[in-house]
This record gives sequence, C-alpha cells and structure tokens, in this order.
Amino acid sequence: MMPRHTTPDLDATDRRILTILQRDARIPNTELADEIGLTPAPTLRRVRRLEEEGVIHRYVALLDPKLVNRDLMVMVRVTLDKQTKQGFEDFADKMRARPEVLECYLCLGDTDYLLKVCVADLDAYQNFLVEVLAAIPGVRNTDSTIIVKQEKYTTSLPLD
Amino acid sequence: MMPRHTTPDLDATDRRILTILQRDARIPNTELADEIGLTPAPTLRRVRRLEEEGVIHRYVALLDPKLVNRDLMVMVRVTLDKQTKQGFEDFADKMRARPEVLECYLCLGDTDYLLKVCVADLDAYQNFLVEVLAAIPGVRNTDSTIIVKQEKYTTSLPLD
DNA sequence: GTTGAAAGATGTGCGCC
DNA sequence: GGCGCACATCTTTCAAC
Repeated sequence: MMPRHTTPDLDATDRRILTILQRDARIPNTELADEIGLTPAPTLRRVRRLEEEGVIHRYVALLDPKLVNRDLMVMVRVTLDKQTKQGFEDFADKMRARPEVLECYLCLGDTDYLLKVCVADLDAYQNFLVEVLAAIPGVRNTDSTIIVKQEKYTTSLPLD
Repeated sequence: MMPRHTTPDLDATDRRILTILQRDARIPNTELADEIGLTPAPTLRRVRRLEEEGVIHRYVALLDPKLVNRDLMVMVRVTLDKQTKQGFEDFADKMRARPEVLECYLCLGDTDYLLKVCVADLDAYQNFLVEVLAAIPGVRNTDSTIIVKQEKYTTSLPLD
C-alpha cells in the first residue's frame, strides 16, 4: 500500500470514477466501466488501486434521519477551560466514544471544538448536554445551535 | 413504495442490518446474512424493503479529503438581511448549486444558516467568500470558523 | 487495455412454519 | 407474514495476451 502521506496522482479517469462512486457506491463494475468508457477489468484495477491508496476511505449506507427517529441535529461550539494538550486529547477521545456525536472538529478562533450531534428529540439533547458534555472536566462553555432544516447534505467532495 | 412520511417499523434485525450497512455498504449479502443470523434470501428482502421505504437513502463512497487535495474545511455562520421566505429559498438554492458547499442548514438563534464548506486551500476559500457568498444579495454577515483537525467524522446514525 | 473463462454473488419462485 | 431451499442470472476476478 502506498504511504498515506503521499498524494497519489489522479488522472481524469480516476476522478470520474471517484465522482461516480461518491454518488453510488454500489454501481456494478460493468456499469461503471461503461460510464467511463473502459472495459470492466482495468476499471476494477483502478478502483482497487484507489482503495489501497486510501483515496477511497470506505463505502457506507446513508440513512434518512427522520425514518430512523434521529431527527434532531445540533451544532455545538465548545470552549475548554485549561488548554493543555492532555485536556484536548481527553475531550476528543470522549467525543469519539459517543455515538450521538457524528463529527468533532478542532477549530481556530474563539471556539475550541465544533460538534455535530444527532439525537431523537430535545429531551435526548438536554440529556446529552447535562450528562455528557457538562460532566467532562475542563468544558468551560457550550453554545448550541439547533438545526431546523437540512437544506443540503452531501458527502461528495468536488474533484476539480 | 411506502409513503415517505410514514415511519416504518424497524425490528431488531432491521436495525442490525442498518448498523452494518452504515459501516460497510459493500458487504456481500451472504456475509451480511451470516452476521445477522439469517439466510441470504430473507436478508436481501429486508435490505430491499429498507431501500424502498427510503430508510436507506443511498450508498456512497467516502474519500480522504487530504488525498484528493480538498483539505480545508470551514464552518460558516451566515445571517441574512431581509428575512423573507423568498430570500431564504434563494439562498438555499444557491448553496445547493455550489459543489464546495457540502452541507447547508437553516438554524434557530442568531445564525440563519450554517454551511460546511470544503476547498483546496485558503486562496480557494477567500475566493468562495468574496465571489460566491458576498455576491449573494441579502447576505448581511458571515463568520468563518477554520477547522484545524477532524477528530471524528462518521455518517453512522446511532440506532437505539 | 482487452478477451475469455471460472468462481462467486444476487435475486426469484415456491414450499414451509 | 417471514423464513429457507434451489436454481437461473449476472458480476467479479484472474488468467494470458
């Protein structure tokens, strides 16, 4: 496997493959080959290479949050009290362990961490704030922004 | 197809299927069947039903942003000037048309919209701010939070 | 990158509990 | 109503070119 710090060269065909797989991870290789104008064998070789290089990180199913009763999304800005390396790592570890925390970002500016949290309803969110966030030593302040409507959601990175 | 406003009943087997597919969308049906303790035929029927009901919204490949040179992520808080229905819809439409805007949320509170933007570097981001956001009439204010490190990123919704 | 052939996965019909 | 079996179909995968 190529070391992950080396940026692989992606030609136009690779980028077309990636764009299609970002839209539909389950497209049969035969159909993918058709769309990019190659035969199945080299197409599959390219896909396998992109997987091994880590360009394709994983294949996932996206669910409808409403239909699985996880409809409340909240963005939380968190500032920590003592800004030590250990304090930051502890916080990030705790967020990784919480399934309702979908995303956790270390940020520049006033905010230390940004969280995207997904729960069933406001009761569940209040519970998260009180029992999880507030229970972490070193959390100085949190600011929750309730999401009313998802106008756009995509995981597709634009490729030049 | 079941109307999408009807919440389908998900039993424990359905939830196990969904949890696995959220992790690995390309698992062979035979293997999925093994993991949940059914034979392939009823397993596949359940997966198809979950797809038709819309519980499974789509299957996608997730890429490594670094390896495709889309490494700068920014969260942008946007407030609009004139808070008319048309103004909001126009803004959301423009965000949907921009490939570097991965997510766009209508929010409660001081912020009207939250954006997650993914670009190659600060130059590209400045270009987005000036040429795209600032060019939209009705945008009163924007506040950008640069993401330094992605501590956690998952698309998996926790299922009870 | 192409062809062709073997191995394996998907998907359907039907009987059963 | 959902499960399991068996069979036909299509896809993946690996040669050799």
